[in-house]
Amino acid sequence: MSSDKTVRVRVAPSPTGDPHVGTAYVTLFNYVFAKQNGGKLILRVEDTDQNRYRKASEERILKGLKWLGLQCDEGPDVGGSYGPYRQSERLPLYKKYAKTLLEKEKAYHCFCTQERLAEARETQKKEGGRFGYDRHCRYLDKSEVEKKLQGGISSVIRLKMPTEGEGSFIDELRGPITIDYNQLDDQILMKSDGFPTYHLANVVDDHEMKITHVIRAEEWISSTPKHVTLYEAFGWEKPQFIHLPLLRNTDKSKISKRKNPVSLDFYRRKGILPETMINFLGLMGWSFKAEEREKFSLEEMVSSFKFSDISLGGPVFDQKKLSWLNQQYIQTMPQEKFLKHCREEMFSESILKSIYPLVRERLDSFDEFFEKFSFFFTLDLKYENLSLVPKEKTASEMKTIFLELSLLLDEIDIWSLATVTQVMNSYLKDKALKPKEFYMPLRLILTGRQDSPPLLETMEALGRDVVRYRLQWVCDHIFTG
RNA sequence: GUCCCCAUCGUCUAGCCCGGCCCAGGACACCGCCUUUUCACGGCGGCGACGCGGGUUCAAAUCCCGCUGGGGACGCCA
Repeated sequence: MSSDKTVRVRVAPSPTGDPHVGTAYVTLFNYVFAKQNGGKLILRVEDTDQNRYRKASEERILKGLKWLGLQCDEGPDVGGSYGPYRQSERLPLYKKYAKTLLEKEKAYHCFCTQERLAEARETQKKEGGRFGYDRHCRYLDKSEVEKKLQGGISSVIRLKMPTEGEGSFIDELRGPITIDYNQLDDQILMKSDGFPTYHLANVVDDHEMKITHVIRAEEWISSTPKHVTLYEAFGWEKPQFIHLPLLRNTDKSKISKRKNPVSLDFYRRKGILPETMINFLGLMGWSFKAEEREKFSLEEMVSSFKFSDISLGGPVFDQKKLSWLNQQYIQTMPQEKFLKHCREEMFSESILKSIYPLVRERLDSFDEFFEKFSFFFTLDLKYENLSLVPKEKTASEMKTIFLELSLLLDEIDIWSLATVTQVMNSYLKDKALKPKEFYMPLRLILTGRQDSPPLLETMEALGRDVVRYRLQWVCDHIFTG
């Protein structure tokens, strides 16, 4: 790859939930490539979806990447000369460029309602063939468009894609990729709420931030021709495109929280060391060929990394191998580091403080501490002698209940006693569940015992990841059949 | 459904670009043995893959084509 200009790469997470292992994975490869080339890694927050936006998410993502040692050179927390680094703070820029496209007649206003589009999609689905916008508004005449705009009819701005021929680009790992334009529809660039879509914001920002290499996940391949069309519409130089394979669940589907823990917070709580996680992610699709070993550091990866050494099959994220690798790191941990980890991660101030009010009233002496409260520290509980299914319910009913609950808890933005309580109460009311057949099983699931501190406070202290993990585990292993 | 991407042990992968050194190497998991007062670690061994079919070639895991399989995309999500 030519190096006539400074390498600038970026990672662009969307603050909609957990700090995701997939984000860490893509960040790792961006980081390694940047470091190796004396380039810069930019972190850009893609918060253009008002519905999915979660306030607490950005901070958790930043914290997660920092935990892994993937420090960015520019970003919302560290600043930089190409800011702001949150797309929600760059709205005027997107408006300006959308206007440019309108003026160049590369884009147009579309007044179609979401209902009409949904109907059209439905029809297309029945008839088979491709799904896509029928370009109804593309051929509206100017006076009509003007009239509708004056009338304040809600509209979006769409990109005029070529209607025939094919679009292609070079993927640095796969070679040329060509897609027929009849497969691509006129992408929405500006939504009716005035926010840009990914496609516009992404291209504008990559250009403005002088990004040289777009290193992102494979799921973006099919929309890359749209991005290329945008670059060309603006007359901008295109970056190089590199699409990384997608991390997979055991069943080979794209990794997802329903089938696999994906939160960095979860793995941290589980006691996976950051260097283990980095090493493990580095093993996904890449291998350390300099020497024949699987254990290597971030620095070692930086020094011998080559994109051409990436294999393109989608790697399954295997918990067992992760654990084994972690063991390798623990075995060789210097005493100092070991103690530090116990102090700061296992018995951290924050965990101890959160359980203090719950345990202090229930302790005759400190030697009972682990016997009574181990569930605050262990991840996997034993349910052998507990009956989790009350008499009046079946296992599959319980499964439905707790899966639904898990989903609701997942929606909580800021995890606190108040928010958890609110979700729990409204769910109980919604489903008209008797507290007896709901709270006791939940208590058993979350603590592994019948005597525990108050449930809601316990949930708050356990944290979202642990609660969700236990619910999921029980649904998968006990509420079966 | 349409398009795109991918294809070596159950899993992560080496080998593939530049065909022969590969009846395919390593690691996880699993099984057995050894070590050991226990458990773990460790050591040794076992199980286990080039998806299928056609070409090209003296020779194919490696190159070409087709099929099959898996995945992704097709949103006023990213």
